[in-house]
Amino acid sequence: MTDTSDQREQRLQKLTTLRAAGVEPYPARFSCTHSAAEALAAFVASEGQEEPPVVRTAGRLMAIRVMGRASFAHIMDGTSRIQIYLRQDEVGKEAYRFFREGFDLGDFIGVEGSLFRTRTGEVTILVQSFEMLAKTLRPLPEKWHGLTDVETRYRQRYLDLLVNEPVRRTFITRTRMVTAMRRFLDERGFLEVETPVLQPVYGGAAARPFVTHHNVLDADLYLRISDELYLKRLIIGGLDRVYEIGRDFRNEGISTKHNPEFTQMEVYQAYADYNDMMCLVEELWHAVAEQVLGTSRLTYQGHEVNLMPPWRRVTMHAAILEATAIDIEEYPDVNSLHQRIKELSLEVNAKPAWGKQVEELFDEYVQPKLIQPTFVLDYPLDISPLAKKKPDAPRLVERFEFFVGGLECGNAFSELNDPLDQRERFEMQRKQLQDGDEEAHPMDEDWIRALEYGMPPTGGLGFGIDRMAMLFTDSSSIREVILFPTLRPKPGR
RNA sequence: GGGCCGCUAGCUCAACUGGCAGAGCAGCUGACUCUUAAUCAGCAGGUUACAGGUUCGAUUCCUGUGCGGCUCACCA
Repeated sequence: MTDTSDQREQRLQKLTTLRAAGVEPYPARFSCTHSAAEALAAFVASEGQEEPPVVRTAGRLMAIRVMGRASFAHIMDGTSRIQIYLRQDEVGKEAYRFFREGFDLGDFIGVEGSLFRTRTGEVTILVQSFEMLAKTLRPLPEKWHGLTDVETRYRQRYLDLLVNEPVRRTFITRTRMVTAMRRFLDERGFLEVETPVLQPVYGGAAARPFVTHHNVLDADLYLRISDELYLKRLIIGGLDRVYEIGRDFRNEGISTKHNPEFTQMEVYQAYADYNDMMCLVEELWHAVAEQVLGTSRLTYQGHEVNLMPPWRRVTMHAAILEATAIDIEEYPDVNSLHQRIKELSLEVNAKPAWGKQVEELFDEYVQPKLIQPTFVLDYPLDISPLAKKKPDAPRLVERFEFFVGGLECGNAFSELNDPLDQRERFEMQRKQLQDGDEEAHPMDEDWIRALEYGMPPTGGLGFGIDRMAMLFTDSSSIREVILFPTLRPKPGR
């Protein structure tokens, strides 16, 4: 009848034929009594009884096997896959023809029928009646190999989710992680809040921002690079325990570990310091792992990682000493440190400031080795403009980052609450900005004013949900845990 | 931004040293009332990412462009 080779054309033609015959291919509703999973469970529960359960359920046709006047097919909904069995002598000649000629793989079907077990043991619906719920115009990816083309998987994630089961599991795991985190924090009296994404001054991290413009206000606004300064305003306002899970935006390079928009969890707790934040991190990660994975051990890229507290704690000073034999305290300025690096012919990029150079040494020689969960403590002051000084070490601040599976996962400090010190730090950053550091923290007078009203001693913490999801799902690329990762827009359709 | 690799039918992949662009699944026609990667017989399906160049002849070699992957740089 139809001799066109294009599958979309063929399906469009079927659609027209159906409409001409009075069949609406996109009806408004179909009421189900059971999901696929519920139907399967209902049958198991009823086994041994006389009457098999009758169910109305619906799903997408994922496989069809026609054998003359009887057909098997599998339908899939969000809960499971279930087999259906259509017989001409059960549904009638006309209806059976409609099934064979009107339906294609991928179409949605609603069925009603009784459950039984086939000879091979599969619980199946013997269909008494059925109807089309939605016609598909494009063929689905292939049933054995699924969809492997990475670009198509990201650009058309719906196809990836549809045919690649592990992908579905990954994103379900991610959502469960976030749910478990909320529960953990809520139970401890933390209040979930929402702060602005559009900010007149960006801050709270070192990164270049996205800029946008509000037409009516005729004002440039920045997409936030972190939530920090607004959450700390809430601490000033007397909300002693707050957290936010939200999207941050950084106008930087894209890699397997960086997406321009990513999700961060930030937590602030009054009357706490960075030691308390370490306990919070290890307890939270452990609880989430137990809840979501059912264990505190996970495998990441071939490494076994144990999240059971307590985690290892090491100062940045000790970690670098161990890895490079450099005692950074003996080289307290950038020139002598450069000199020492040269003497040892270490392969690290030269950085303009002491703190950045220390960090570079750390990134190069220490971080990749941090497979088991590790807190690295006491960072250089000049790269930490929002953290409180260490009382006994004026070049350092009470700050830690933590690492799992070699990934940098999060950052925390005893928050700087001295408004005069904060102003000095911003002035330092201003100099770095003038020296061409595009990621230096901008001066924020409104933040200093808030601090002058008084902020209690506070511990603050931020960590990347995406990186955590990578670890929990053993994904090597951040794009595997972001439903729609940022890609270059493709010209045309 | 640099380097390396990839782009062939709707999907997954072949095509030797430059010599007729092919298979499986999906599709179409037919057979088949317990199949499950159903089976059997037949048919159709291509701007080889795009634009140039070399050549009698280019999927193949060269140049450029686009998109993607990995990686380096960058990124607390």
